[in-house]
Amino acid sequence: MAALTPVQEKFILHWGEMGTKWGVNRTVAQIHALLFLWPKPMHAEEIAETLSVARSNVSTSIKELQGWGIVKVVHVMGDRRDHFESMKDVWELFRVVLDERKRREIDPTLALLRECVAESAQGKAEDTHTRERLTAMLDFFETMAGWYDQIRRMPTDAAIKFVRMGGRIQKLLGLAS
Amino acid sequence: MAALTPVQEKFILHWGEMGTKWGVNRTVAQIHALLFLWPKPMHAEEIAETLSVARSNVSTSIKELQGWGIVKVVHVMGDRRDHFESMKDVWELFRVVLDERKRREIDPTLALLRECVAESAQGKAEDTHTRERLTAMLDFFETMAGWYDQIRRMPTDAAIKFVRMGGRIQKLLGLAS
DNA sequence: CTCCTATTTCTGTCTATACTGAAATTACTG
DNA sequence: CAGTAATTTCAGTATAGACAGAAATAGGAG
Repeated sequence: MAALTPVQEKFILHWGEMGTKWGVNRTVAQIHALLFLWPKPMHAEEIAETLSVARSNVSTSIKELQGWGIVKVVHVMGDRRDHFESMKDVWELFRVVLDERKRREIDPTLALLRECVAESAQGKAEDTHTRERLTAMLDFFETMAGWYDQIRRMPTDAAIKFVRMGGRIQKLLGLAS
Repeated sequence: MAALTPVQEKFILHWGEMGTKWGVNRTVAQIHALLFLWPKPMHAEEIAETLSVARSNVSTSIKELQGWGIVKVVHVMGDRRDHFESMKDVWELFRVVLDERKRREIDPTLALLRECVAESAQGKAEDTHTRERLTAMLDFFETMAGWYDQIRRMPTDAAIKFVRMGGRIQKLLGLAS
């Protein structure tokens, strides 16, 4: 039941590998790839069979994907089982993932860097070098975070236009070196 | 020998955790953090002692960091041992890492998506839905890769100005929704 | 050429995480 | 309010990756 075409399998396996390289569990990434490709919502049993993983593993992974906000439960009339579907819009998908990674990883790093710089400043003149380094790092993260927040606020279509325009903006603004 | 200040330790430990969340070995990330903070090049023995890891582990991790292109060997007069130092400029650092991740992960994904879309097209009208999804994904990756390549070509200071300008560009270009 | 130091490679061990299957829970249906 | 289907939790197992220590290699210096 629900056998994969060679192309589907190829993509799902690759997506799983990509996941591991970016700190995402392989099965989680595979399930996401499957739901992304699949034309209609799937229930847990179906996912488990299609990917040959344990039913319980699917349960855990789905929760993870829901935690990231990229998979939602839907219900099918006359079927008591939960069905799951992935967010369809690729741009929206990556935006959600980036938001979440910023919230979970970048924001705490910013907080820590601020603490470190502050504590380092109290330590008198000792360790000026460390303070300089941490300040440079903090400055980088603050700039990038601020930039992302601004892009983030754009409606999707504006963001897409913005990206498609790419480096041409450079010339427009006379930023060339 | 070479004891860490509390601030240094805090940053190094955090950087290690960050590494794991982004698919980088904890020790590799810690060594990088150490070299980033340290005012002068360190030899392997010194690194091993400071972080309390095995000498061999340092050797492997340093090779990894060299593979990423963010750590270089330098030599100190009258000392036969290799000394290592991290790239200093934070902007340059992230640029190098992004370049490498693009080369290792994004470009192969692009290639695979192109293959999948092509193969899927041969399969006649069957599986139109999968083809649509893969095409949307490919389009996203191509757009982002193209965008990155353009930013990538800017000299660092232009890129920084560009990022610092951030969303204001939106208004300048009248992209507001 | 030999000794010595530095570095890398290799193999086995350990640990964190992923995963499974069973049991427990939840929530529907007749 | 049983009885059943679906889902989650849990506890044990398996596995991949990280790591240490030993052995091998490389590469001077005398």
